[in-house]
Amino acid sequence: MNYNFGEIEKKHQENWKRNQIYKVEIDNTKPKFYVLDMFPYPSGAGLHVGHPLGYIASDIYSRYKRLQGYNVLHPMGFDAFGLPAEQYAVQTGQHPAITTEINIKRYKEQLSKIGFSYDWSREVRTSDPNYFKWTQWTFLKMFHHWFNTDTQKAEPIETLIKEFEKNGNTKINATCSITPHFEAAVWNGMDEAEKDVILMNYRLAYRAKTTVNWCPALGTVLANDEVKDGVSERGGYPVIQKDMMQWQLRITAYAKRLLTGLDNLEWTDSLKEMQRNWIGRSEGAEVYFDIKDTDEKILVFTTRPDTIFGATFMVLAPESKLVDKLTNIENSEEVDQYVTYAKNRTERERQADAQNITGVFTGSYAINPFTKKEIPIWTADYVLGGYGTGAIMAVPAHDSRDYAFAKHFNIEIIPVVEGGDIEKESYDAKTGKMINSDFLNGLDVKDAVKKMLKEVETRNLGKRKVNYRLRDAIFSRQRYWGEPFPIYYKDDRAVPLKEEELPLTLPDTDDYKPTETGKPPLGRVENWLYDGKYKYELSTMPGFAGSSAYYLRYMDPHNNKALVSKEADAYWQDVDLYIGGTEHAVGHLIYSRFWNKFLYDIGIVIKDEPYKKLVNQGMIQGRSNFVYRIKNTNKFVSFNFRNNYEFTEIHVDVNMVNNDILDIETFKKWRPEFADAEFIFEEDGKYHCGYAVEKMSKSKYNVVNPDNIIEQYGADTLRLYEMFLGPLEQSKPWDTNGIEGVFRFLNKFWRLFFDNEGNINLSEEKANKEEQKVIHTLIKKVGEDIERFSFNTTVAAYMVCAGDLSKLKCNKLEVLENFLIVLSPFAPHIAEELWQLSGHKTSIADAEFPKYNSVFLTEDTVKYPVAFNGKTRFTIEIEKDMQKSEIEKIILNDLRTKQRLEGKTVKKIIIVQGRMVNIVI
RNA sequence: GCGGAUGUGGCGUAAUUUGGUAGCCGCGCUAGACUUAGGAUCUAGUGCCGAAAGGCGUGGGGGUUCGAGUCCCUUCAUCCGCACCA
Repeated sequence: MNYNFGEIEKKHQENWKRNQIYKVEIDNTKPKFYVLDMFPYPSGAGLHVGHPLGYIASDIYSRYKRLQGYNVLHPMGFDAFGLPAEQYAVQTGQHPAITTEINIKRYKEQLSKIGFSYDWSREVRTSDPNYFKWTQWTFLKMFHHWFNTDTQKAEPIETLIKEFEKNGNTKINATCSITPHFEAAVWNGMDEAEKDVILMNYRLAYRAKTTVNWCPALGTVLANDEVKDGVSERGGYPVIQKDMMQWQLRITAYAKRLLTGLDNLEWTDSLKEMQRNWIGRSEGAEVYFDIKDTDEKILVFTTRPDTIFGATFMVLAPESKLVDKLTNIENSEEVDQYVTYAKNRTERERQADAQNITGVFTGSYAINPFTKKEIPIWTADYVLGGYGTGAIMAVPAHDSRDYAFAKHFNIEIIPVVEGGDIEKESYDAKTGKMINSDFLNGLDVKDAVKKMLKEVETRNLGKRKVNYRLRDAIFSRQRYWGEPFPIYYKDDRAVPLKEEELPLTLPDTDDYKPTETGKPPLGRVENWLYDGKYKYELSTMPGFAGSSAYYLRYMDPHNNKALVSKEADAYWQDVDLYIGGTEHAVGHLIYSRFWNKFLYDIGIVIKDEPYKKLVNQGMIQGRSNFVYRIKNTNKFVSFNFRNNYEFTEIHVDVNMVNNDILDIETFKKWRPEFADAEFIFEEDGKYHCGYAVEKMSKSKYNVVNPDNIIEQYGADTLRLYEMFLGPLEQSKPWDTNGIEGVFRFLNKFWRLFFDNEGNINLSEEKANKEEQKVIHTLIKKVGEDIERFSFNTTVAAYMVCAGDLSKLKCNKLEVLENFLIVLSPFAPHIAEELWQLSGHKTSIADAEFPKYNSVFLTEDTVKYPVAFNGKTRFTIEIEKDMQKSEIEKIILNDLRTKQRLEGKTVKKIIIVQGRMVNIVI
């Protein structure tokens, strides 16, 4: 019987499905293990060979854990809301729900062929009303909660109202938008609408006017993590800054916890570092600067309070509300022009133009609180409206940006720390002795900072402050294909739906474009009203809404009374292993942690952090092939001769190239213009292509579809080969040529079970010492390698073992059974087939991972490498227990040693027992 | 500029625990066997130089050590992330 992978794989995939082999339930007799993949957005293009890499790795780990006796939760679902489906709908008029359904079907087909151990009964889709009901529900919970900065915890809005009734907002320490102080009497005198406005400043989900990343081409607002290099991450369209009324999530309230929570996670350092940078904690002080001739003050944030004596001017961000107030009549035209100019610049222009120094003097002066000198107030776009207070005290001597600005506009530069040469450049380092700074003179920077902080507070000029770069998350998207907000408007007041009224589903429409007046697509829908009267919120939620708590829903996916039951949450708790791409390092992974912390605060989940261990799989790159057309001809020159000509490099489809040799006939048929192409071949008469490692993409003709690989070699070969390619975390190119190696291995493995006539042929005989050694070496290696996610070396170990066993002509059941079990996480189909052919009635998934016995691994003799001055020259086999002195004798008496030592004296002999020998001459 | 990672045969890579035989495994290549045929299968060889003896060899330079891919210093290259963050 031959290894008929097609038949075997189909059969077992059907069996597993029919017998619900991978369905899991809460089982208190077993320890739980939760393995999660980042669920995919089902795009129209389907899967290419790079997508399943992480899924295969997590599947191996899941199967391994199950063999070890864990109750493994390993679910899959779809991040089904999203922009591409909507853009496709705009073009074709097809409802996104329909195209999404089609794409999901295709994805599931492709995934099912790879033989994953998913419990599909737990599938979730973010676009399913039964799912997004709980997304909306959590949003409402956030709406009804505020963040108590003292307790670092979300609390119900009712506690806040009680406090306002009693004390106003003077005593409470809450994370909120800027709100003036008021006493209880003022609060109690407000009407409902006024109270609403105040409460909005405190809610964790709130609506406010803010400067947003507006992408005109997409017709929507984007979050910071959706903007890369000043253009939209999806599509690469320009993004500008715009003031808009938007729903937001007060994620900044959790900045501290999001930062400290990282410490105990088993994530890579680089990923944690990315999150730390994104949160961007910095310690310093907020200091007020008086302004000459008015009562206004400018509040600045600085990490270098020690340098205040060197502050010779101030800069306001162009967006700052103070700009208007502080601009003199004679400067107003120039300032207005500048502010308009700055506002209309795209993020990209601003970033690209960073060296180009611009700014305008407002005409006003601030008073340096320590030198009492008047210093000019400028506005310039190197100061960002969104960070700190949107205003800075500029210390040109010790900040390179301020320095460049001062030089450009000829502003005074006063050094206050010794060390640099301010004629040439600013001295930014935080070391040195203070000068020109009155009571700070002579102190080290560190001490000066401390002293100044104290001084600022005693003089009542400001206070210590920890500042975060993290912004509140903008939660509105002006799109159709997302979760509707459970909000309607009554006299312009946002009113939340009641929990019982959820889910609020999307109304139908046949036009998915924004309206002519710039309203979101939902604005087109007539009669979409609450209670027949009130308008709903027209924007929808962003992509990260649905993906923030999906891992929780898998624990209890069909529960229609709760996001997750207490019982399910208590059992499954958190994700033990999360595998996904690094592209979600700051987006999804930070929103999801925030979302989870909020649910923790309100008692829905028992774990403060959702993802205990996280592994980022590397990208599978494409391996492109090229042909070289000689300029102005239809003649193609082979790779090694190309430099004799002027040529154009042209991508060719990798599917018509084998080991870099071009299939001429297929190439000629590929495109009409190549039909009568001519070629300059190499000596071997073949056309050799060039190659390059690039991103896998259609336009580069280097996309490889897993379906084709499975068709040709089977899923087990695909799984093994993806792992064999290299370390999981590393990016590496896909090269189909190498796949033959693992395919040969599986065939060789198969033959271990059969005789020459193709009949199953297994021996009941007990294994001998050598056979035991071979299989136990494998058992040990596989366990250790899987634990440390070194799947590439595991595959190598399988190959070595199969080679050894076939040399030993070992067909003993005792040995091969163990091999089957340890191979089954990687190649479940062939393992299941041979498991059953060897007489088992139950699935190999229910087997037990064998334990290795170290007795079989120890040897009686050791092959000692004998080195001369550190260079190994020969090896010699010596009994393991032999004493050093005897080893020395044997080595020195060896002929090869004598040859080497001729005429030389031995200075020293180093013998490490059981390891090696080094002779120094 | 800051932060992180990575540099080993023609290619993908291995060398875990503790510094102890560098190149496991696979692709490719070479030769052979079988075959009507080979883009099938099997066997052997394959880091580089050299006929061999031997020498050299983990991006470069330096150091520690009996011994360094592994530790230290320095330098270069590539990739990723962040980037007027006060």
